[in-house]
Amino acid sequence: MAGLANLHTPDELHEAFRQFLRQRGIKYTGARKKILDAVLDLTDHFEAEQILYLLKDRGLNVGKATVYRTLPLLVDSGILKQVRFDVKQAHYEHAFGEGPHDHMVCRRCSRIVEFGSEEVVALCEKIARQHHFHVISHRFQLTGLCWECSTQCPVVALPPSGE
Amino acid sequence: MAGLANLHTPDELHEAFRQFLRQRGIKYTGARKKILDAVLDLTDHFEAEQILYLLKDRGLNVGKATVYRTLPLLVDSGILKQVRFDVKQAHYEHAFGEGPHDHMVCRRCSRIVEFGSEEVVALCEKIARQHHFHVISHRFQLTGLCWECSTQCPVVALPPSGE
DNA sequence: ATGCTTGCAAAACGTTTGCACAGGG
DNA sequence: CCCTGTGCAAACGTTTTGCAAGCAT
Repeated sequence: MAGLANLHTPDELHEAFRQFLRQRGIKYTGARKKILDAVLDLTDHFEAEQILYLLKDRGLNVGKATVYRTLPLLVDSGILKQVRFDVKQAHYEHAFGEGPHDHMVCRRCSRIVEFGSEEVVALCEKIARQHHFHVISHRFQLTGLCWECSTQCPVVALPPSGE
Repeated sequence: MAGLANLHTPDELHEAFRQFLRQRGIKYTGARKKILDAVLDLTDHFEAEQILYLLKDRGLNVGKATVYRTLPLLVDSGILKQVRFDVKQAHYEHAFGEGPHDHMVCRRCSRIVEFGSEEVVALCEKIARQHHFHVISHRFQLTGLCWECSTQCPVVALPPSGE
């Protein structure tokens, strides 16, 4: 489920995925291999369609539905993490290697800055304790202006929504 | 834009909305009045369709498009706040009265527990300072098991994403 | 050989847009 | 009265599902 922090190579991750599927009685098929390969070659935050494009570029014929059906498996296996920004489509990022982190999204240039979450995790635990809640995961996102954009013009001209 | 913390009654909020619209050169129409009335009668976290249902129940004929076109106005006016959980559709909550807060979502029973965000805001500022980021808003959400559900069975049986 | 898995197409879903008509300032 | 706002329906983009055929175990 988790604990892929020490696995880095494609081979190790394919093997981990295969074992995850097997212990669930799910097959490690060609399409799923191709999708995992594509996913490992993508960086940062990508969406389902980018996987499709990459597969098409490689001349691999994998259906859109198969990609959408495989993504939850990759998330459950601990290889991917679903990240939701304030848009309708889901984004994903690698969940192996690198510790957990959170995101700041620049409202003007859409740049995404990542930052470590030790303090965030500590706060999660403190709050959870106060409310008798058992935390499984957290999501912490800052929206604002990145350094460059706020230097250019610190006035927040864009309204929160619309227009 | 903001500063509706002291307004509570429907009349005050209608007046605030009317002024907000006027200073933008937008009309305070019958449909928008009905939508605001419906929105004020809803509690907690609701989605666009719930507003439509409520209006239909009241025998008011307001189009879906009008509701979707009015929601951003209500958000910009500071009456509503858009809240995004890990689902595709947007949710909204009252933004007047009550200070800012964040949410814990129970993975098993979907209950939403709110908690104050003073510490979260402080952490936002600290992190923003470290990364030279100008924060406009934050979003902090905990996913896990609420007190009742974790009492029943603390084992996290449900996978992060379905089946 | 069996039945999970696939690709395709079509449906579903929340949201947006185009349009002719209605209604507010 | 003019121009914005409205309701309807159709379009939209993402995700899901039904199905016959394919393929891993």
